[in-house]
Amino acid sequence: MSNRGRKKGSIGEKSREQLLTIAAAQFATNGFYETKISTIVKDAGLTQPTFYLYFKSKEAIFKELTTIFKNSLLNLTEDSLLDSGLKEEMIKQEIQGKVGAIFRFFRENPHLTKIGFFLSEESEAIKKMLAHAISMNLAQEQRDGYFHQHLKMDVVAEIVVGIMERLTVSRLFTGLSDPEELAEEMVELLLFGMQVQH
Amino acid sequence: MSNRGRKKGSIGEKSREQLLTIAAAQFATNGFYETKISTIVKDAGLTQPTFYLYFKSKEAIFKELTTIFKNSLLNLTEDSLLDSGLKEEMIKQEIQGKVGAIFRFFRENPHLTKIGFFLSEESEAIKKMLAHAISMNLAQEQRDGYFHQHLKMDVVAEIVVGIMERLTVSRLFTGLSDPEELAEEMVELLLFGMQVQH
Amino acid sequence: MSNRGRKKGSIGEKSREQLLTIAAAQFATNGFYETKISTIVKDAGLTQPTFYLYFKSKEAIFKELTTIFKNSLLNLTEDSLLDSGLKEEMIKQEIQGKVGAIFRFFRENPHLTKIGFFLSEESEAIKKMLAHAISMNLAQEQRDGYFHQHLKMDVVAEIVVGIMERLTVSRLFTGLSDPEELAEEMVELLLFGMQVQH
Amino acid sequence: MSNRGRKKGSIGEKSREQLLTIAAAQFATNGFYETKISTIVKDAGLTQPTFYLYFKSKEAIFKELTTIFKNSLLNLTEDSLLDSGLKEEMIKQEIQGKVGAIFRFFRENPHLTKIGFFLSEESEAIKKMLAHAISMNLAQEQRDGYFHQHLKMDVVAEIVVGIMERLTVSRLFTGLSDPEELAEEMVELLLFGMQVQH
DNA sequence: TATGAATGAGCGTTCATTCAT
DNA sequence: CATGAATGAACGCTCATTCAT
Repeated sequence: MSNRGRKKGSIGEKSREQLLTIAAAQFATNGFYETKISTIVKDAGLTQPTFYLYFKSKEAIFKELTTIFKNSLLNLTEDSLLDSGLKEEMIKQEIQGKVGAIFRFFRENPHLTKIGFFLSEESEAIKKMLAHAISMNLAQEQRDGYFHQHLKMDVVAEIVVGIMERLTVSRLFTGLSDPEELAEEMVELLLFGMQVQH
Repeated sequence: MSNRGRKKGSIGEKSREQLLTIAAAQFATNGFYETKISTIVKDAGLTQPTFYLYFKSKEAIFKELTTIFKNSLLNLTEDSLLDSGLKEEMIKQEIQGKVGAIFRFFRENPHLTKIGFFLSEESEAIKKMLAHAISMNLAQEQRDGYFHQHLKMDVVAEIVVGIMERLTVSRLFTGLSDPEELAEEMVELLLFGMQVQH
Repeated sequence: MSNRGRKKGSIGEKSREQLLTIAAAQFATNGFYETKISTIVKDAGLTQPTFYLYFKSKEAIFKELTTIFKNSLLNLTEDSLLDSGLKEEMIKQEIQGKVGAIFRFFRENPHLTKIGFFLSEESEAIKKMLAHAISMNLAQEQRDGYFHQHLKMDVVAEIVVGIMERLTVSRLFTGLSDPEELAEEMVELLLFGMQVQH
Repeated sequence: MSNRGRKKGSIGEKSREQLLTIAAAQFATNGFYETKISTIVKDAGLTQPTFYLYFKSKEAIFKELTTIFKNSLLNLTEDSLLDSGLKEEMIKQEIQGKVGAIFRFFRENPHLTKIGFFLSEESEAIKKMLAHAISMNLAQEQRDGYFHQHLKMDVVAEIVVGIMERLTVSRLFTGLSDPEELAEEMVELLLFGMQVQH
């Protein structure tokens, strides 16, 4: 992506990576507008023109970070259809595993997540993308008879995404819960509901 | 809030209200930084110095809008504890009603909602506040035996907020669903879960 | 032209005129690129943002100056067709008068002339425009039998413009000749030629 | 000129020539300021530091191109005094030949001509130089009785230069006329004038 | 003979805010 | 209650030029 033929390990590539990392941190912490190119390069021990050696503009580096996040998330959600014919007890485990993987990715990449999931103008589109992948999965399982027929899986998928984004901010990034806990609590609730059945 | 002795209905008060309304629309549409004082006053048929007659700064008017949203939401969630001793079948109705009321408020105040729930630096605090109110309610009902004992109600409350924010953006503001539908789908899912019980 | 409703004589209009005048001088002296907004406003006793109160950009003020020159020149060349049926001896007087008027305009507006005739990207178009007006005139007189039939008047018109631009720079702006002299020398040569006829 | 001992045909000399040619094209097309060193070297398949191996600065290469033009033009106008004692009919042929040679040179070197005759800060001086050479010639012929005594040959020389520069831009570079046509039209007009003599 | 990497110096432009009236 | 006019303080970006290899 606009690598201009530089090789991995070259000093230029190092500067570029550094700028990306520092920019991610600053964008995540201060937002797009309060992040200044001057601060990014200062943190990298470089000067302003050098920034423009590697990125076309402030918008461009932000967009590149967004794209990195989007692609990583895409990789995580690909090939994730459940096998048909699972035993009922296994469904929870399966779903929980996938949800946990996403939470883990978020915790390991908090800056990218903040950018791609919350700050970018593409955030809505990215969430839509995630919701769509989830929706495909759930619909299959619904056809397989695991889930109630009356549920609208596109809405349920949005609900799932909403839960994940909120828990990520309020419990994951704060360190109050870890990915596995959150996955378990969330899936438990979604599968079996809150209400005691008499 | 900083009304400086102006009377309702006075011409100054009209300008002030106008500025608030126009600013809300612009902030909601373009975000804080892409909203320019120059544009707000132009839309209001006023000049820039006039703006500073009514508001201390750009931050101040934004904060005022945030506060309006927060207080309205606070009013909605006050006095909302469920009565103990409800019949099981009524719980769903009760909760659905409250959730529906919030969705209705969001739909009727989309600009304020965008600002207070999504754009403001206070947004997190406001969601925390809402989650807390919900948590109080749910905990009471849990103590009353309606909900499973193993559920951590603070986490559940965050989940509820997460669902509401996502559905608001993806289905309510887009016109795909109306408040009652959303309330029903969401509460149904939360109370009874997705999985068919054999 | 982007006057924003300011009235003549208002203080804002004064600032605007001042900026135009100073900018014209600087552009004429240093060219477009070596002219700095910072210098223009300093000369006007103003600050940089003020410049943008009156002009959209550096390009815009330059273009405005070009347009002023073009329109003035257009006014000079309008309604300038010679009357048919002039006595032969009068033709020289007539043409000389018109040429002299243009030289006078150039001498009185050296900065604008430098910009519109030499520095602007529109300069070629402006000269074309002038050449066209001249060509129309000469062609008429040719039809009236005053000028040799074999002359291509579009080429002759370009020749006339070339003479004027060069004499303007080398003799008019240097003070070596005055408009009337130049007009006389130029017209004399063009009408009767250099060569002694035996 | 600053050849630093490089031999013709050496690889360095090839790069240098290439840079000169490409720079000439870009300067002629885009002007001095809109021509970027980065673009020149990219077109030459080289890098920026290499440029400074051959030229001290952007100004330096531009000046070198100007000088090349000036010297070529100088060669053209040297030893060009007309012989005294020409037959009247031959004068036109002689002058036309010289003027045609200059037009031919301009057409064959359009980039250099644009630079040296129109873009360079030396352009005025170069035109002055050309005008002077022409003036010398004309004065001699005037003394020989070929031209009217009342003509000021320094002014006439400027007129000749003005005609040439305008026709070069408007008719030669556009392909509307060729050097011989232009020379003929121009000299015919200058020698015999426009007006029909009754 | 060449380049990968970097920078000094500067410029146009924007915008929230204020002063004087 | 309102405005015409102005500005302080930045910020993104560009480009010719150079250092080290």
